[in-house]
Amino acid sequence: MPVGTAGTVKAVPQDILEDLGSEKLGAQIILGNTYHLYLRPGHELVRTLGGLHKFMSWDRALLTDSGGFQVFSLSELRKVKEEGVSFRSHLDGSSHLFTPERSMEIQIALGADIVMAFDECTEHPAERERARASMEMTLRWAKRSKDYFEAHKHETPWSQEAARNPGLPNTPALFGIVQGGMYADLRRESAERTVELDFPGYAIGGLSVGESRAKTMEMIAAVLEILPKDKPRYVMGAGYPEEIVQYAAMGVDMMDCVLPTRAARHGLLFTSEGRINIKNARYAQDQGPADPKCACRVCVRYTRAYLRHLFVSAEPLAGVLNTVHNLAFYLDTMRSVRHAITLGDLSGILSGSVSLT
RNA sequence: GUGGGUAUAGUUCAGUGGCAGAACGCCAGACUGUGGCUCUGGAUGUCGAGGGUUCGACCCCCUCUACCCACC
Repeated sequence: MPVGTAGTVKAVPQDILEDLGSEKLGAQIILGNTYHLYLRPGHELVRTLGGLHKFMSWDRALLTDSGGFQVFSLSELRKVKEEGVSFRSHLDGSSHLFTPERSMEIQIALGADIVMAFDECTEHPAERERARASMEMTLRWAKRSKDYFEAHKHETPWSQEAARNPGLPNTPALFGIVQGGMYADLRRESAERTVELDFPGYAIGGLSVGESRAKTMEMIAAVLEILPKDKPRYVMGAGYPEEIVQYAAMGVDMMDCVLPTRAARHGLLFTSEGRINIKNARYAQDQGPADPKCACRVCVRYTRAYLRHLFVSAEPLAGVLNTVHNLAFYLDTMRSVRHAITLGDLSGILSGSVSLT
């Protein structure tokens, strides 16, 4: 899932998102962000304008993050209490309070298809007791999120219209989030107790926050033993191309990451030959495509030399083309994974003997 | 022609009689539920040329050269 924090997957127009990758299937779902859209332009304004889908002209699926991660990443500006999180806006310093109820209200107003429970992303490293306390609060917040959500889930900007079509859902889905720091038993307990609350999908949060890759895998494996296989299982914030393939092979269904988009704007391209830094002088006269095995709209049309020139010149098109390629590479990677799953054999992709594109 | 000024990193410029500096550029690296085209690191010098003073000169003195400004 490409990340589109502020109502846009940075640098990429929606019509290109819909037509991305070698088979032109495009992105099926993107993320939006509660914290950012609440601060600007404001969730009530978005509701007034018909909801986030209509506002940004995106009629495929939308998932909104609950604001829990921003509470973590903007830590200098926040204060966590049982009721919720008070924080100061990074835009103008104004004071705000996020509670599970408030997060649900905002996500419903935005009109997301998948709403995330309001959680606390435990910092790393965290002592065991700290991780447990944080996990317990996330569980209490999950219950409050669900209670508010169930009472208000028909209040999205699109619920009324959707109700006229019996073939489609007329409410969003609320996903619970597993926490527990880097302690496998806490993770398992968090998963069990989150499943008891009965959500239609489950996320594993608080990973890729500085721990080793082996530790990340250990936590995911522990949690996947508990989470029901017939519900979507979502690892939040992952990852590098090799990572998401591994997680998918372990049984993870959904992932999101800013890496393909942010790294693209910083000149880093993901290719079948590994990562390349397009600003490197060695590409100044390179007439080949960013990735010789990629059939995306950027690779069929532009040379590395041109992409480097655009980047070095700080042309806005550099960020656009780099992002389009990186997202196409990620989507093609996952397309290969789905294809391999259909064939019943992921070993080729995992061993690297089959091209990820 | 006369008077004044300038000359230091690729560029624009600081600088002090005692280890040669900044910014930008250049070269690389980083980026994991996105505040921030961001962050981190590295390389680079006949201090215009020649002579003098001094223990020691990029710095003070003299000459030359180049460029800039004003005036004729």
